[in-house]
Amino acid sequence: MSKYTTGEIAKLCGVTVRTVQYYDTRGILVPSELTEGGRRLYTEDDVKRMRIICFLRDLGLSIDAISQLLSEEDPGSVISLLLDQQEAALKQEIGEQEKKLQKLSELKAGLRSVSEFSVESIGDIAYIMTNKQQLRRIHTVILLTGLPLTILQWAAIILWITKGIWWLFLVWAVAAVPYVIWISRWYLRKVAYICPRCHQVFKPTFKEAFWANHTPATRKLTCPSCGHHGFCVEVAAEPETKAEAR
Amino acid sequence: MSKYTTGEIAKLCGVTVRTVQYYDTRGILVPSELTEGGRRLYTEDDVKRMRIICFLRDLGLSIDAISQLLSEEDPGSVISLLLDQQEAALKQEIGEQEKKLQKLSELKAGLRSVSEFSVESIGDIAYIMTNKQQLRRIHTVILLTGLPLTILQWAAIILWITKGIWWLFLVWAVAAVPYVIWISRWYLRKVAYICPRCHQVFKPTFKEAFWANHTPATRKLTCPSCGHHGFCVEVAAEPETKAEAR
DNA sequence: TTGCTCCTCACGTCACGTGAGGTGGC
DNA sequence: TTGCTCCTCACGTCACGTGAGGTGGC
Repeated sequence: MSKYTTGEIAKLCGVTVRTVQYYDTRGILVPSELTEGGRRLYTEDDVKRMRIICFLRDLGLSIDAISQLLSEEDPGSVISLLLDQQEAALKQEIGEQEKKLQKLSELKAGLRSVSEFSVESIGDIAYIMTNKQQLRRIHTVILLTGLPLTILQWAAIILWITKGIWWLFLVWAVAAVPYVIWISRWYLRKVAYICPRCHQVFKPTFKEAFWANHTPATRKLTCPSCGHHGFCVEVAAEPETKAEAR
Repeated sequence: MSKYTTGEIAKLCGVTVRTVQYYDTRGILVPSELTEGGRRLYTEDDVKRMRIICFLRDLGLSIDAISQLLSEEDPGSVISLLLDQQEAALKQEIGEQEKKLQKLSELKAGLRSVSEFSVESIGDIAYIMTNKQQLRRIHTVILLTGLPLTILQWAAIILWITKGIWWLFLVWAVAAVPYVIWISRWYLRKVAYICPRCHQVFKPTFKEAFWANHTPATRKLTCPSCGHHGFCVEVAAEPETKAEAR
């Protein structure tokens, strides 16, 4: 029966000599013989064992897990458990990687809309990203509370045109004005803005914000910290802490 | 302007004190002040920087990459490159993880069809898995070379039934016998079998294999190494090496 | 004064890679 | 004898975790 040296078994299994030596010290593949000069000699069975080790390793199993499996007196009882665990672990890792990918592309998209880049812009985008959920909730509230009035508006307009009933439109107008003021107050208390120059998060006065030019995601304001005037990205305001409320 | 201690900035950014200290030694977030007693003090700007560092870290960027980005005099020119690199790296990693998952479930499927499990069974399954491609190629050849004869067979049968032309069937029979013998010889030279008891890969004699009971993936043979008689899984044979050919 | 926080070493993690300096075996 | 392979330390990797032993600051 032919014997293999460290280098030979390494080449046969596609690993380095160092790996073979390491598996010896880890007790996972101990050579069945040593020469007088202290060189490791491996048998055909050792090669098979090495192939199994490499296969399991390539599945992502740790040396400890493989070692445990190989030294088990009844490996059949643990193998399924081990593989199921590894499968779950891999799936979780993939999930995390995909979350990172998602965040990465959000960041890239955010960076494309930044005119003059600085490291702080990353902070702004990160803040906007983590904040997105809350902001969406606020927008949903606006939409839902506005819905009855919008329906009333269209009903009133249609009735006025088709049947000449004009007083319903008056009712709508009378109801709409206080609603808009009330919802705007609520809305502007719930949101804040990021200054693109000094990256400060600030809350404008109601009057300034109410009349300011705006887009769905930004509003043209003056930053109270640095005095910069321009479009600022909207974010959900931090909930008032007890300390601030006092 | 208020200052933060190590523990405070750690809590604000959701990391451990150790992490803050580590980022100091790595030069990535150096405290802007030290007390006389040697305690680190961080400013509001340091907190922002820390948040940016944590955000980039959570994208999977290394401390070195973050450090390079933050110390760049023109970070805008490298950020896209860095993010693209990271995106590519993540995608590759995900691909590798999914390959592992694939192999894992193949292994699990293989194990389910093994009656008495031993560690060597893993070796057999690994061998079958890596071998699958070659075996498929061999099967494809069988199918393709067999196709003309199969078509001829059905044509002959149909002509015999519908038009009473029987001699075409005779032609088919005369052609089929040598073909089957030839293709069987070729096939059995191309494949080998794994003994489920001693896990040896062996080639049976043509005569034994030709008349043996078989399924699409196995054949009932006697192992020349251990004498075990039973169904053995079919694999593609190793191509004959020059040494063996001599 | 008493807790609590923070400080600096310094070792450990995981599966090897990478020399250094020496030696076996054809 | 000359290459080549193999041997054993022993440090390095990466981003911290985890004590140990000591001290600052309220």
